[in-house]
Amino acid sequence: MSIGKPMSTESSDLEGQMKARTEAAESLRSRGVNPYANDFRVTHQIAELPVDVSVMTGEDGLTAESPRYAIAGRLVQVNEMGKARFLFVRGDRGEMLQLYVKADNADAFAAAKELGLGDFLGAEGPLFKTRKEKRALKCESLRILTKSIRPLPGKVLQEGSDVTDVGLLYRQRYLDFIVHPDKVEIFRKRARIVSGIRSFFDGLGYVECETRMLLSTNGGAAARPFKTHHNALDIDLFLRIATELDLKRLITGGIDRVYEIGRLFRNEGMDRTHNPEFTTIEFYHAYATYEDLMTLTEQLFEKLAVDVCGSTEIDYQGQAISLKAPFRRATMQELVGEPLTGKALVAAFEQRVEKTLIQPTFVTQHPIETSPLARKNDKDPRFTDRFELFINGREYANAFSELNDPVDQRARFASQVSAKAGGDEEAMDYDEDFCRALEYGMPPTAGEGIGIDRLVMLLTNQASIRDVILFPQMRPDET
RNA sequence: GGGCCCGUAGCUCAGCCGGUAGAGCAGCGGCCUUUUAAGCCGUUGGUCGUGAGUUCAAAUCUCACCGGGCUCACCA
Repeated sequence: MSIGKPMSTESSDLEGQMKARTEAAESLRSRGVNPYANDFRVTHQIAELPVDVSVMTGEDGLTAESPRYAIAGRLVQVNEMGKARFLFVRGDRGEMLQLYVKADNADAFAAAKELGLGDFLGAEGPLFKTRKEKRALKCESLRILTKSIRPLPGKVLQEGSDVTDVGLLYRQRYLDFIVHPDKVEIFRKRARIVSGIRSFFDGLGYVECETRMLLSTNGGAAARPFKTHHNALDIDLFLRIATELDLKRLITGGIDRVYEIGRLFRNEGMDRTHNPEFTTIEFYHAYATYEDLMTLTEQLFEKLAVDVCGSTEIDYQGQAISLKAPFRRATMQELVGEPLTGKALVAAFEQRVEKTLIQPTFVTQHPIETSPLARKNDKDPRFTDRFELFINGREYANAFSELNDPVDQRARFASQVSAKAGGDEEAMDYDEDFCRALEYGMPPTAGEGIGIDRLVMLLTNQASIRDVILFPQMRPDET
């Protein structure tokens, strides 16, 4: 654990508030109350408590037989009433419980008076219905569980005083979650999406594999890598920009269906849809073609949309998107509408067509010049058996029938190397071992990569990749 | 990298045709034994992102820089 900044670097108001809270903690300690106790046992999470107020009695109706509940959570609001007070406690999913404490219970009331907003507390007692027909837990006991030394920004519950400093919220995600408990739901959905993907492929007999992140050659995609250094071997290494080549080594080794869900690192620009580290799934299927993968992709997207959104018909930032299969399929040349080839075709596609592909569209038959790992089309060797899936003008998946001809692969690598020598910083290195693997023979295979962060954005209706990555890359905080 | 916008109290903001700072909430001190994300009274807290310039005087005008956002470009 690192050493915190001394409080003297804070402004005087914050420093004053923190000093008061620190002294409050010390005061508790001096009276034998541990402000960081961990011996309180909850019987219920707040989300598990009964919610039907109509069957609850008023406070006067409570008896010794009324069920008791022991709950814990963070104090976010206090309504003081003189000799009584209501404490609003928030649980794991942002759900709230009101606690009612009266001066009659001297111990609990004294404990309540010493609590500050942001403190964690534990309380025990029965539920009742207030005069305003609201659920409340009458505290028979109440104690602090954790003292919060640093004040929460503003008043968590007050409308119109929302924290809007997005830099602060991304750097201090915990604070974001405290202030915006609904944002946690995005990440719960993300977890469902990832486990949904995993179960989809597991169910089809794929083997989940974990390949290297540190590599001595850069390849598998067109991107600039992060470099690092291994001291014991005294060699420079790259962080992987793709999982492709290692997964195809596994196909060569005889694992006919493999996938990897994992982090990739690309040393490039950042914007609404790019973060230097991001998550993909790549999967490889022996004896399949890129056309098989289009069908598979449709099934996956449909399943995830239904699981997470409840329907294949979703809204993304005001745009209605239908993830109902089948998706449109068209060759890049058809979409461009001109008999272009090579990089000119790709340039025309990116310039004129890409942004217009709102509904899911498989764009097939990419030129060989931009597809160094894809299999040539049998009828027209200027193109590859490849597709990219576009939705809302963005790329979601990239797939192809894999190039498994070692002679062809060597020629493609050689072309990449000369491109790199000519200044293309995103060109791949010549991966000799990968060529060797192909020389032993890799079965005919199709493979695909899907950007999971963008998929999560789509299915959770988030505009920025930073809203689906827990700790997005930020310039270091200098404060 | 280009364009536009923003940076004032812990948080959200006002003040910006120049005269060295305000509000709400939070905090602190009081009052109130069923409140609604309470109410009432009082109160602490800011070298106004940093630096330079113009001026008798700068939060306010000018320039540079730093940080952030949006947008365009680049980018598989």
